[in-house]
Amino acid sequence: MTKPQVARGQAEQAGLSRRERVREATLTEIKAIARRHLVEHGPAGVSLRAIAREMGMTAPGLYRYVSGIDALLVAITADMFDELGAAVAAADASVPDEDTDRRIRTSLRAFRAWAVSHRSEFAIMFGPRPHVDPNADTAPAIEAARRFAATFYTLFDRLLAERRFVLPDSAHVTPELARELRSFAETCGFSAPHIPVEAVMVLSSCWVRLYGVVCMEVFDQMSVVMRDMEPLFESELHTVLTGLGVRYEPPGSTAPTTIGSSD
Amino acid sequence: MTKPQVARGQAEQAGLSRRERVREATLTEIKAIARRHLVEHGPAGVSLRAIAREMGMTAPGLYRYVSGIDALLVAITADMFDELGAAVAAADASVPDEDTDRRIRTSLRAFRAWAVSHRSEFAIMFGPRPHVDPNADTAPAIEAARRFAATFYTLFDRLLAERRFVLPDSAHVTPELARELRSFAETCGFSAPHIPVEAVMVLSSCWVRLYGVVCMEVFDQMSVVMRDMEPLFESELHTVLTGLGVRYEPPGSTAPTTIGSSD
DNA sequence: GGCGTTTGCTAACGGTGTTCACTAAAGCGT
DNA sequence: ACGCTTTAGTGAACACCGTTAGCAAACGCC
Repeated sequence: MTKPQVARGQAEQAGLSRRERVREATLTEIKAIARRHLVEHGPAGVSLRAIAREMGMTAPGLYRYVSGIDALLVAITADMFDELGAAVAAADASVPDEDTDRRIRTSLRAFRAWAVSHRSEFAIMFGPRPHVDPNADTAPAIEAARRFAATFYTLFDRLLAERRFVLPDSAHVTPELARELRSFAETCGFSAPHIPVEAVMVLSSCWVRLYGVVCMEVFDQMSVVMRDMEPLFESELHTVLTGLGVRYEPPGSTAPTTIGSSD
Repeated sequence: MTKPQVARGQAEQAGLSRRERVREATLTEIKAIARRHLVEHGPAGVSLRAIAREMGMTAPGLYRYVSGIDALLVAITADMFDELGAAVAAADASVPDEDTDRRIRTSLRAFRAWAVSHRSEFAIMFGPRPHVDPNADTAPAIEAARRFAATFYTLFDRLLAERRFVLPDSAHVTPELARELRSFAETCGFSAPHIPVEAVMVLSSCWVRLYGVVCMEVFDQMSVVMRDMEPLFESELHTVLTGLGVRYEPPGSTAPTTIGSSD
């Protein structure tokens, strides 16, 4: 049992022994190369042997760092969720705090922009999970996904607090749906203590629409029939935002929300 | 060059020589086994060697029937689109011709039902296309997909002809969107000669929503947070149909549309 | 019956994930 | 500074995979 957390040579960041630092570094390199192979050759193009080859070592050596190819995929998936979250957060932070509407527009557009410019990554993160054996540890990716989702919960919470839109008639929420929505709200730990199920329904519905367009675009579902999917995304964004009481402005617009133009 | 299309022993279906018949049969068997492996072991579990093993032959022998694993996947994808189309059509045909509303509800629910009970298939059909090399011949699958889509075009066309809903304000259709929508209408060959772009927009929007919910469910996107996705699907279906001027009824309902109950 | 076409096989090449036994080196305590 | 322990990495091996080339047998038509 080694415990070198006090005596160290020079100033090292975050109480890590030299060994731990170089270990961390190679793990980072592994993930970086895996990531590059993912975007260059698709999900099937990520192989331990190819990564090892590129690093100047042999495949079994990688097992000191990763428990297998599946775990590696899970690890980089978690990283990608964090990266997507950071991209959205950066977009959000790039506009003045008080301009809520523009912040929301910018954040949602950042989501799509990241998705279309990181198609392979998006496919792994939001696409089908190929038959995953039950004992696989997907916790890191799920946790990262939860963190990412929280970004949008926060934005939505603000709209809710500002009473931007009227909640739908509760008669439209069947008991079964209410049960699922409550489960949703509880499991993902909404910040608001007692959020009405109608609000969760609105959030779900909006998310379904945006998720739908982006998936259609990234998965190349309409490529035979449509060349550019941005207009359709903008159209969906328009109706979603309008329904949420958020002002819509076309992408290039720099006009602040308070100064109205034509709708 | 053999041309036995006149003289044949007994009554054979559809002018096929014996050789062609047995050939067709083995191809069918190959696809059937591939399909089973797909549902049982996921997309990655489909391998020529395994299929050959199960058929009592060797992998290279399969190359007499299929030009490679990719082509095999494309072939069964085409079959699956036809099968999905047949399932939807069967559901549509199971309700009286004149009850348009119920036919539409039933068809859309059949789509979801098929998707959730054929997750692996759905993932290949509607999920991300992994880096496909340009010279791959995906035409059969695309053609089958087009046939499937036509099913819904027909249903939508009827609603349009019956003027069930008012078209959205054309001011909401940007020129860019209009261009893409026109391309959509032309490429997929709508039956109506000159369909307004606003109608295509409504169709796209509806499809995006339903595609979105079903993808979220089949891709297991919310499984951490929601156990049953049917209520959310029904909720989306409700708002989509209502916006389309189609009466919504909950799944079990056998009441004909003309007799109204509470909304 | 002869003969060309079709079918399927074996062998082989190059690629993959993964396990195991093993060496060499690095780190640490004394 | 030495010795022991922990760790990083290797090589060989196993069991798979897709794909190609060459060859032998079966089939079906004339």
